[in-house]
Amino acid sequence: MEEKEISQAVIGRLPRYLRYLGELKDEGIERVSSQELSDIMQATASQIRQDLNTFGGFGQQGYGYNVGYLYDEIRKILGIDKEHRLIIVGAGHLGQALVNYTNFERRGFIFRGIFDCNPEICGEQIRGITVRPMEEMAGFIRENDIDIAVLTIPKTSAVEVAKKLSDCGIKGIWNFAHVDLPVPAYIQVENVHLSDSLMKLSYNLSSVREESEADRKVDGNGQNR
Amino acid sequence: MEEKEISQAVIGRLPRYLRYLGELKDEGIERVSSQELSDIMQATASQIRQDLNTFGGFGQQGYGYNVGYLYDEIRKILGIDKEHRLIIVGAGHLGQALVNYTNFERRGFIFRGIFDCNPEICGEQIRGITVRPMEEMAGFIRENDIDIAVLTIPKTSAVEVAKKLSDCGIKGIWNFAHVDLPVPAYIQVENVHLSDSLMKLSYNLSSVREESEADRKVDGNGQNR
DNA sequence: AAATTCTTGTCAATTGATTGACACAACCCT
DNA sequence: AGGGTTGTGTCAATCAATTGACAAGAATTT
Repeated sequence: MEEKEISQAVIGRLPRYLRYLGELKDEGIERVSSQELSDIMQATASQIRQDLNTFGGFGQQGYGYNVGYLYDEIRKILGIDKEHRLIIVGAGHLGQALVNYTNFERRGFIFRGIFDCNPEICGEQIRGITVRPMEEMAGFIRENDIDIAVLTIPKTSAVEVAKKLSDCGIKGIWNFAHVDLPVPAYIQVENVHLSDSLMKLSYNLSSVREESEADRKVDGNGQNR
Repeated sequence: MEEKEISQAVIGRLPRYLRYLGELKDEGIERVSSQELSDIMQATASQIRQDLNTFGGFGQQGYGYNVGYLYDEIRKILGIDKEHRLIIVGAGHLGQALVNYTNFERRGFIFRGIFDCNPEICGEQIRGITVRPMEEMAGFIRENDIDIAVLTIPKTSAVEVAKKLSDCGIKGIWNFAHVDLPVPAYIQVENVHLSDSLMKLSYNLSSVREESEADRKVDGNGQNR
């Protein structure tokens, strides 16, 4: 399918390009040059051109990039032009919060089922979706052609559940549990380790340099450096 | 304070080291070599030594690293040996989920206040913490010596609130809103862009190579590559 | 229609991160 | 106490990512 391996660094920037392109589109702007994008996004124009060119020549010399076209192409590259079917495993606070966050659905990530090991909450509805017992999970995944399982369970049971998930043919796991999941390499795992993120913030707080205290200038950019 | 800039790549790995060291500690293991750590963590021994050595010589030749000592030192480096005081801005599902997630408190991140612009839910209690109106936020931050604000509000109001926060002397922002925050460089921002993460997963799903389908071997590692 | 400007795609240079190799210090066993 | 072993700290080499530079194609102006 692919020729050369594309670095995760590039992939990681695509959603951000998509976000800014979406904003330009909403403003009715039809064309944009790498230089203009670079100004609003706080990235080098060279990097933008390099990144986009990894996937093909989307631009045109003397013109730049067509916003709408580029937007659609990046969506295709990311595979979000098609729907994804997800289940939540773990109906705790976080699991419920994710189900209630409608933006995912708008981007084509559809929650189809919710599973929990606590029999007391099984049968309850969250945003119209019934909470089911874990025993029904394997069958549900196969019958409903589920792509992605969202793991919002404590680390203690996460490894065991991940094993179960890989046995019944899940393709990807969005892992909020604070463990590394030992799954076969053909299953994609995307970790969201919230406490790791918070610790990084903590480090950066304590290591604020004097120099930066001195010349207090606006950065204009919010992403990780 | 610091001599040479330490790369975010290194910082990003420290929480993971800490996690594995904590597990070793719980198992009662007192010493570990970079080689042993490398085996369980799926990283090269060289990288582990290089990373740790960035902050000083924690190990000893012929012995390895003392698990407890190294654990404490990494905690100090990350600045999580001291308490941090946080507020949540945005008492929606996600904000509530974070408040209810007790693991943060166990690591020294203490939620002190919750703020929301919706007057209807102001006055309510979430895990013993009263939801207050946004007008009280600036005063509260100063009076309670708040370090970190957690932004769990829609992107539409995030930039405005971030401005407010930087005006009243917040040091760090843990940003769950889907925008880049234009704050002064001396304010640390750590972004958790959930939909970006989900899009990365989507990409990796669609780009699974045939080769990896072929030789289905266990990776043993769950983190991003 | 020619001249000028714009702006990509791409190659080369640089910068940064990871891995490998090894000298030497500390440990452990006899 | 001495010799073999272990395993760090560190330097060098490799590998990867980012930035800079520019030729050439397309658009726009005159």
